[in-house]
Amino acid sequence: MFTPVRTRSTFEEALRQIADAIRAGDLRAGDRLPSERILAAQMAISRPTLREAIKLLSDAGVLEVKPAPGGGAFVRSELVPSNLLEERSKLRISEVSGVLEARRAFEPRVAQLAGLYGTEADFEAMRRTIALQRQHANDRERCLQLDLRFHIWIARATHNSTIVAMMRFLLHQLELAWDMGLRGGPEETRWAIAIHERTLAGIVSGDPEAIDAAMDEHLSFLERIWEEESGRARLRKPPDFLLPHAQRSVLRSS
Amino acid sequence: MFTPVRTRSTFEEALRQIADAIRAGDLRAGDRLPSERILAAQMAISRPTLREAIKLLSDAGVLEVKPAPGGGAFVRSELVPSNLLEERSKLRISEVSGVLEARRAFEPRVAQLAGLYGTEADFEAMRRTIALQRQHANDRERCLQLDLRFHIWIARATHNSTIVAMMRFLLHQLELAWDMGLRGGPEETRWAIAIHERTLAGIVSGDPEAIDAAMDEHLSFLERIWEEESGRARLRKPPDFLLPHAQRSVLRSS
DNA sequence: TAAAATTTGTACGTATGTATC
DNA sequence: CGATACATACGTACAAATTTT
Repeated sequence: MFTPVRTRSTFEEALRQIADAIRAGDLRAGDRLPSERILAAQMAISRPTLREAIKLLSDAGVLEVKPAPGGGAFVRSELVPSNLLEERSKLRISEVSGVLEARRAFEPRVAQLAGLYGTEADFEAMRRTIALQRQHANDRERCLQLDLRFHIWIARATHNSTIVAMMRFLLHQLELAWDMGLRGGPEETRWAIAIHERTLAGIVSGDPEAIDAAMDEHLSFLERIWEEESGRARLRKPPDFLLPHAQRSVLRSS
Repeated sequence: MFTPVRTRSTFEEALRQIADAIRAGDLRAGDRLPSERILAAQMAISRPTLREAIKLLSDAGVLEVKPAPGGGAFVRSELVPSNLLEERSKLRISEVSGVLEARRAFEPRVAQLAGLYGTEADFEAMRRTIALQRQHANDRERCLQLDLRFHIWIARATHNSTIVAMMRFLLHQLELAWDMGLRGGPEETRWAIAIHERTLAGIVSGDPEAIDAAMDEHLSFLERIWEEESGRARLRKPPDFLLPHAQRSVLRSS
């Protein structure tokens, strides 16, 4: 009933915010962070505390700091070593399939809302993400990060902050699931890129059924990988009401 | 891009865990908490720190501590004063409608999964919650708490921890929305109870379409209240793909 | 060339909260 | 329950570095 409390210190929280901004693509390589005093004010923390976060990111090669007018902290690498974020929480094997089920329940609607309310700027960000993914198709870690970024952008395209927050949580769980072995090889990576393109095309078209179909392909893909790679942890079969209409009832073959 | 970091101290986190257990109904009035040493061990904190949390809850009349063999901390009141949880985060008016939209996107599927995987124990907990709600129909604060508890149980009935966590977040946002004026009078309270009964009946029956219809009634109800009470903050009209099939396309009348 | 402006770097005292005994 | 020890965060002041003027 009660679980270990884990409090994060202030500088860890500041570090997480900066790292998240980089991983989500809000800060790109070469970008300059606000000056320490301004950033500390925005985060409502003291400058020494902020400096502790910056120092760790700097030591890890994520940031580079130059003391000079026009200087400051610059993004050097968009890859944030995972040991900096020390995820205390682990997922149990049996919970991985639950993450996929939760995506089934949530993400198709989110994508449909993205098709309804997304702007050209949102779509352009998704296109850029896919392009980067194709560019780094052989760097698996990078591709996983870009996959998260793509899905965050789907949520952002809804222009609904609650949905964005829920999606961030869901993708965070998914990241933990990846650490448990849910990951494909380069073959799967190329396939994932193609699926992203179809998903985006559906969202841009705004056709809810096309979006549903693309998301179904996306999620079926992940479910298949998880079943193959883990074997033992069997998945609850997605029920009819979580599938696109075209695939429901007797038509289901898989 | 960056937001104020807010760290919670250890005893605040412990207090939140205890308060959440009470509000969710896992600890009922009269129940006895584990002994301080055991509870501190479960939470992986020191005993004095745990005592600080207990003292605040005791001073607020939520717990009663009896120093005796066989004594301990007992739940005295299931109503936790909100000033103990000091919610720093506020919702902007424009974000309230987003919370309802997120519920539209998520909760109907969750309820359908609850119908598929829920056990008799889950249904019984929901029945008890509704009974309590009818019993305290005139105590609005109490009713709101029981409303949250009912929806948490829907999520729990899915037996999917990721979904439970997402629903907790969503309901937390909803709680903030209530503080912004989304609340009805006693008339609405009775109506809400009736809707809960229909929702539960749908879940117990396991019929996805019945569940969808009940949830739609539930959410339409909230949307109407919000439109009436706030007036200015207009709601994005729920798109067709977030409605039950029976109500889609030309058939929509509201 | 030199001074000024801007930004990081360093140090210390204090307050608060947590863990240990 | 109290007292002590320790870690973390804060505020402030000043030093150092480098570009701009």
